[in-house]
Amino acid sequence: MNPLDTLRRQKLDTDTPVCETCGSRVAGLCRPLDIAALDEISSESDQMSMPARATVFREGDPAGRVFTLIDGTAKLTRLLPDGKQQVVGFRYAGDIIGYTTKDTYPFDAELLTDARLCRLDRKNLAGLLGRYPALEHRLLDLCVQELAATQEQLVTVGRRTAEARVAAFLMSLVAARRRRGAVGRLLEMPMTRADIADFLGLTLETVSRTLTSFRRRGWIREPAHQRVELINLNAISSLAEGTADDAA
Amino acid sequence: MNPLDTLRRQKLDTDTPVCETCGSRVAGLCRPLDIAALDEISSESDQMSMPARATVFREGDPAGRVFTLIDGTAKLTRLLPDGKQQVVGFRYAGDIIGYTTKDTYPFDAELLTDARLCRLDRKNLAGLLGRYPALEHRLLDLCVQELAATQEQLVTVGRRTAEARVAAFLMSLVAARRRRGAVGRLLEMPMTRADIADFLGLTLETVSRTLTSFRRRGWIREPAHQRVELINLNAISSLAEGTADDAA
DNA sequence: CGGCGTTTTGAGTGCTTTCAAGACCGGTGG
DNA sequence: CCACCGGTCTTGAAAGCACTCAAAACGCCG
Repeated sequence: MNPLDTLRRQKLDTDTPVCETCGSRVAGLCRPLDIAALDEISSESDQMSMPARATVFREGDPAGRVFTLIDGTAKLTRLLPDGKQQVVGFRYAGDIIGYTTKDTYPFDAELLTDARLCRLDRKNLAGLLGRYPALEHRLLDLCVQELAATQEQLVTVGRRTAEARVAAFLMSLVAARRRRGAVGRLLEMPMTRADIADFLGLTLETVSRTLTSFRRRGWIREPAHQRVELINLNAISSLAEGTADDAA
Repeated sequence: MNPLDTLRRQKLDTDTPVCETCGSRVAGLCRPLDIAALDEISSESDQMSMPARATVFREGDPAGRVFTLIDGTAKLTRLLPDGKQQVVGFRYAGDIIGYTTKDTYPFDAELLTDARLCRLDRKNLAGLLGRYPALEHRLLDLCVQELAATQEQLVTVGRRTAEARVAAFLMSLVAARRRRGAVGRLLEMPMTRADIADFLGLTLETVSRTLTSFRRRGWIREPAHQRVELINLNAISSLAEGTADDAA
């Protein structure tokens, strides 16, 4: 992780006022707001807890609310007519879920773990957007980032082998964890093989076989349920990049 | 096409002032601007022509400019280390190309046809964004749309058979042409089999075979180079949706 | 301990790719 | 006018990678 980022994060934590709804970590929507705005957003939003497997909202529901994931992991999915599902992304603590300019949500959001969410009504958000232009800029920035990530995923799904896709997925877990400020090789992985498969455009059997193969090569370990340790990060990384060096 | 849309379009064409750089059609960035803003944007932007196969910008180039495609078609691609390319999208007349909140462009933009572009310096855009908040909202809206389209593409590439992907691509051509206000079954298709393949995560041979197969079934015709006529739109549509009814 | 969901593993199939060659088309120059 | 050329498209045959179907192992929880 870029040391500058760590510094900036710490600076934020001490200098910036705290969104009372979201709790101590200033993330999600609140990041660019000043004290007045935070007061306002705190009074208009509220916190909720939901259990694993709960559905936050469904594709097609009226998009009346925006959520910030305070804690936990969610998957975003689109359903196909034939019953298959495509996972379009995973969301982690600090991420915003369900913001759209349309009238309805474009995908399902389902929790993979118990989670806490910060909930804000769309009309309140609209008011805030009018009063705090920085917020709109923040949303645009997030949207651009999300677009880049989805395009990246498109490349992964469209042009890479099963092994490269799974490797890329593991690297994306590392990246997501870094964004949350943690480092190290031991990762939470709350998604099932089926979830991963639906994300990567593979079958769950292929994902299982590939992870087993990584394990046999000594690249990863799974010390507990829903935990992975990346032992040979180089090998995984170069496989993900397409630089198939078979790095020892 | 929704008749309401047509109405709204016509209303726009008569009521809205014209961006002098972009020409008579009010599209791209200019749509939400008032007369003062249009004056400003006209004086700060300029029009350029480029031939087919020209590169507008490359992935990694400093993102110093934003373009509106006045005329013509472009493809946006990301290059993989192994030399393969993934087409992340096509852009048509009226679309914006190259807007990002990052410092560098996230993909290559290459013209498929001779084209005219409206060019605007990023710093000028930043100024406009400050003065005209509606513009930022417009950009956000475009970004959300683009994100939805990319997720749609992810579903197509990740979970569908070759035939369904090609069918979905043909339907996307129809949709794109509708956005530009035209209707009918005869479409421009300026992309090569290889371009289509790189968009759909297939090989050019598979795309060719699939189109040939559609032709033999009487679903499409190709009356001229880079033109397709969709004869059995129902069949193509339901194949694209996954509703494989084999509709006669 | 039994039950259920998840994961692993195996065997066989099939869709798409790969490799290869020929056809087609438009443009160019003799 | 026509032959040639390069690029694009089509078609064929064979191979491969991931899928499908199937069953057993595992691990969690009541």
